[in-house]
Amino acid sequence: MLRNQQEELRALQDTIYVVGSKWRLPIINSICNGNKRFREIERSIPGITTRMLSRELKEMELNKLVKRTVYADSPVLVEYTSTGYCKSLGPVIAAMIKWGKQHKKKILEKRNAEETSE
Amino acid sequence: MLRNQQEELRALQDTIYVVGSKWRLPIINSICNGNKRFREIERSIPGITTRMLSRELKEMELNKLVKRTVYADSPVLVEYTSTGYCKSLGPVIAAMIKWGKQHKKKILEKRNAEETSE
DNA sequence: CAGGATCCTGTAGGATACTG
DNA sequence: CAGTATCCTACAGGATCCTG
Repeated sequence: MLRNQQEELRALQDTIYVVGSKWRLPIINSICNGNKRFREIERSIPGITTRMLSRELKEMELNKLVKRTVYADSPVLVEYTSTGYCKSLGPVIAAMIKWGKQHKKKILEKRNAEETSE
Repeated sequence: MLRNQQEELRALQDTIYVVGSKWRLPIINSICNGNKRFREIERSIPGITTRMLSRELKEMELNKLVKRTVYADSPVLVEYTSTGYCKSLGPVIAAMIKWGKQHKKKILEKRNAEETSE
């Protein structure tokens, strides 16, 4: 019973360890949405810098979260595609998007309530 | 269409903003599991320091993620309980626990495969 | 286009000790 | 028990410029 909770806690922390950076999940989401090129991914995530995107992609490639393919024509073409492993994070992302939307609604309602009461 | 993706990205980032720290989700999970007292929560999350737990709980109280109740007998008794808002993160946590378990299995399989091939 | 190289800063988070 | 107070630092992440 408690055994089980400890196990769940560790599973939770493992996941946090893998996806717990500011940009990791947004990048995965972007690639899962079909963005493939570096600049394309970059533009799809306002605020990210080339440095962070580069770093994240490199680490994600090592961890088999994305596949990097180079088509050595010139100009050089590079494509990042999601692996099955990456796609398996879909439910996590979906849950977070859903919560984020609810959250926003809640914030807006609260703001309205405050305005009308003042 | 793209409009929609931008909206989902923002929802995702909002959620990350709220739960994206090393301890936030483990704490929520602990409280949702019924832990109420400070030391109880602390003990349920190996590695966390009193300082971090204290800071997180304080901020979570401000954000209405937990309710803090003081029973002013002596010795003083304090209880933290989850709000509905807090509980609404259940699906996010569940998805992450599930992924973490799969992830562990994957790591173990990989390790075994490497051992047998060497 | 796809990044690498540098420089810089805040702050998340750790360690330790103390209090009512 | 339920925290607060200090001190400390590694590193995530930003800004900017550069290259093949």
